[in-house]
Amino acid sequence: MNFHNLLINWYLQNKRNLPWRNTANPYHIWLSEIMLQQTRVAQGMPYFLSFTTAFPTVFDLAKAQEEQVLKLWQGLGYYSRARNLHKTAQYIATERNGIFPDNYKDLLQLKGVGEYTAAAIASFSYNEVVPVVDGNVFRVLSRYFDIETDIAQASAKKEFAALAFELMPKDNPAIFNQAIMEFGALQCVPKNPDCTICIFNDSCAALQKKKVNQLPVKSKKLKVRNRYFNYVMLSDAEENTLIQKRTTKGIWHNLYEFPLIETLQEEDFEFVSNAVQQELFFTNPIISMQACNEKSIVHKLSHQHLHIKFWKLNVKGKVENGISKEELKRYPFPIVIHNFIESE
DNA sequence: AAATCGGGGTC
DNA sequence: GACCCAGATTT
Repeated sequence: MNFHNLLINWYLQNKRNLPWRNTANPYHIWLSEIMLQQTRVAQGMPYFLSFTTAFPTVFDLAKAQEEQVLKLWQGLGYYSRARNLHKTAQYIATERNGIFPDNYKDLLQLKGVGEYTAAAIASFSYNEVVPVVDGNVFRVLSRYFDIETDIAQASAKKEFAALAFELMPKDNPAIFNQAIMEFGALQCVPKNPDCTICIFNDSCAALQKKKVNQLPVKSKKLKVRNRYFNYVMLSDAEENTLIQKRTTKGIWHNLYEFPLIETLQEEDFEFVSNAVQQELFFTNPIISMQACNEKSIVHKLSHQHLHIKFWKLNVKGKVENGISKEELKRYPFPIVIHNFIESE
């Protein structure tokens, strides 16, 4: 049997039952694909369900406030996806009468939709013959054909797309795209795949050459930067506190946080206490300050390690523009701050 | 081409 | 600790 027939037969016997696989609705397909970018199926699943419940159609999503969208996205990461999702929903709803583009080229114009996502929607919703190239596809094809191309290079995507296109059955691109990704996710996994039970174990080039664990080749190694955050949680007699929206470029754009003192290294009570008075300009007189966590919480992002301390600042009077503990729960926060609030 | 953007799972 | 996940966008 040829490659695609073997692969598709395997898929039909091993596929997971995922909610976005029981539909060709481009709204649902689009939503799932944005959520699954660099995100595991298990992590994205509850978010897909809550979004489709909260926003049954693209019009419902378009009507929502960005803050509500970010709140539902809270914890999923890469928040530009949520902001782009919302903008694109508004564009589809108002400029296109709710109708999604129906081909790869036009889908590619949407904010947040790149080559992978355009191919996924075009094939799953409209049966366009266009291959998806994601991390799974790189891995499966680089191993099966023993391709040592560095997948971090921009040109690699074209090379693998051309190969995948040749392998696709032109009368059913959707199932092939689903199958190759599922095969990568379940069988041809990154580390120590069980090749003894693989349907391709008599034809996989990497297996024959004992190179399975060396492929795919990926060069980039990212540098991690350390940052030191001191979050100051104001609290008046009624336990009202103050939060602000992050409008700076960089991480967590448009999410909320407590007033922040960022330092070049981990600082002690004395330093932070002085910085609070000199930098934050709170109008209420300070009664006391204490550290909420003795040791910094190390929150690891892909390219930053955040060393976070929370400081509680009790003040006299009533905090202007303060919000209650109940109101706090309605705002979108980075998950590390959300977890802190929940633990208080 | 390289850096940036999250959070969590796995070995 | 290193690497990866149904990648896209900015620099």
